Amino acid sequence: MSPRNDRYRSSLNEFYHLHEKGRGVLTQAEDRQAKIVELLREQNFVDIRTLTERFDISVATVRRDLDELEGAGLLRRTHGGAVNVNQVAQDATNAARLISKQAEKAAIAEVAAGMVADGDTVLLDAGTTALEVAKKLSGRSSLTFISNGLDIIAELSRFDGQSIYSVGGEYTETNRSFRGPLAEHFIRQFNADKLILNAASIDVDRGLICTGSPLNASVARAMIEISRRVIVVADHSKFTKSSLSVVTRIEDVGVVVTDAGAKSIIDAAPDKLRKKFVVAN
Amino acid sequence: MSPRNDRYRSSLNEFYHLHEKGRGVLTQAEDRQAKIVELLREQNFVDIRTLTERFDISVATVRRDLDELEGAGLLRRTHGGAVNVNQVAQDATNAARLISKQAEKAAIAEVAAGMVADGDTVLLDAGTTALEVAKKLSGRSSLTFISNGLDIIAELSRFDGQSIYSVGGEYTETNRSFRGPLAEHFIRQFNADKLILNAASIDVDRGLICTGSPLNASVARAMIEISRRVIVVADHSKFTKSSLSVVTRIEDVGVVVTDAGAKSIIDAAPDKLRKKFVVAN
DNA sequence: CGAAGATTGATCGTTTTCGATCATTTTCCA
DNA sequence: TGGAAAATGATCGAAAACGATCAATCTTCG
Repeated sequence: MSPRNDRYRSSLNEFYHLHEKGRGVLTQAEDRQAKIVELLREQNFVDIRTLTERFDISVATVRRDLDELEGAGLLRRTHGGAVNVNQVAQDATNAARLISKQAEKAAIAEVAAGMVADGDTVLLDAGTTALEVAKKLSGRSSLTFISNGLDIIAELSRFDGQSIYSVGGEYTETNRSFRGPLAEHFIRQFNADKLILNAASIDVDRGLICTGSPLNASVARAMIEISRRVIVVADHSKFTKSSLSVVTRIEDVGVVVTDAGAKSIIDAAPDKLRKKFVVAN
Repeated sequence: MSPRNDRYRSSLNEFYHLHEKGRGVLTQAEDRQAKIVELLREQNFVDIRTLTERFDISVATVRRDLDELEGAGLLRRTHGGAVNVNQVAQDATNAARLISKQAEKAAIAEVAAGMVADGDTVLLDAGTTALEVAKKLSGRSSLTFISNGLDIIAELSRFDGQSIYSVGGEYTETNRSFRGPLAEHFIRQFNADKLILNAASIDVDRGLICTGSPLNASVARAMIEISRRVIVVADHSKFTKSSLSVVTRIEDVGVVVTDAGAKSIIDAAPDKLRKKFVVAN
């Protein structure tokens, strides 16, 4: 019997080869889960039997996959299957990205969310880690939110009684955000207590926080300008990557929250930088 | 986590009480089934327990309802509930009437989408009918989109290679859009070829297009100002409602696309207005 | 008013799914 | 290469959902 259904090599793996060089290809599980989400987006519903046949795996594994995906907010379990969540269209690429390092991101988000005080105006940069922070915060009342991330706005929109401001601008597919000069101008009209800033990479040697493109960097700098305290969130994989554009110096931000995987790198940093880091877990 | 679930209910009841009374009330069962379908259109999945609680009926009745609706091709049963089916055409018995509003919106959207030319910049007002238009257009290339509707942006974001601009501003739950002075200022920086404008109600006697709140009206007027041609979309139910705020006069828009259900009302209108209407189907 | 028909609710035995546990296989590093 | 960790599969009792049947209630109309 043919164990796996590889009729089409999903563009997913290509994506990861290009952009996640550090950690290599998707695992079988991630690949499968991404396909499940993809399938759900097309058909709205899949039952467990279908999935076992399609991927030639046991019901136990299917259940585990679905539970995990539900935990990541990518679908909703039902008796005998799962349904698509229709808040916002998520594509499978993002699905896989969300799943990877889910636990670390949740831990980081918990710590970052703890730094937000009641009554704060919170500016959330687009990104999967910031999205986790949004999930932690979206229950709390008396907060005001601003974000340029489509998925973050969608997440926040699920709850009543909060002030939510979406940053306008040109939509970009890569991180599902709004950016460009219009976005920057828009941001500058606000005044935020806390900024949750996503880093694409962190270069401890040079003391820099970086992001994927100059346009993102420019938006990020506008965000920093209008915020009283800057909280950078980055899982450990960000410390061994590099990315194109410099956003700011590490010593100029309030704090960088990361996970235990970055411990060794942080310990090797000079005192001045080291005190900026907070390790979750 | 407690996502809101009660937001559709009120508008549904209003709709049915207001507009179905005259020509013979729906039976309790029909009423219930129609609501189930509407519910599914919005949230993709409902479980049986939820339905028993919402309508205060037994599981047996819920099952019978779902079986019947499945027979009519309006949904698909699952263990413990039902999921939405992305339908094509239905056989026109009891089913046609239930999905009529959906079908009419799709027909209206088809006509409105046909008025958009290649290369156009299209401004899409938030709303379910405009969302249908977005679905028709989102495949086409060489279009530029601007919208203040969260769901519309999400829909458009599913496709590559299009320019999409999201209007920034304060998020409002009622129609899941961004509005307020920031939104208006944002909109005025653009220049659009076509505007797809959602009407909450149309008062033919007074010749007015109306919407639910002054804030929405204000945003709508900004949209009108920057657009070369205004295409209003409204199903026939909008002609027998009334809503709070005036947006503009019918004679000042380019065209109003509606469905055959509004035929009699339109025919009774003075010539000057009548030529503004286009009936889909 | 009252009987026929339709709608709804309750019951019960059967089938399906769930979740937890444990054995087995695979993967990943040191 | 060997061993730990992770992923997967199998099993089984419990819980949930199903369908069918029958009784109770509501509608309709002669």
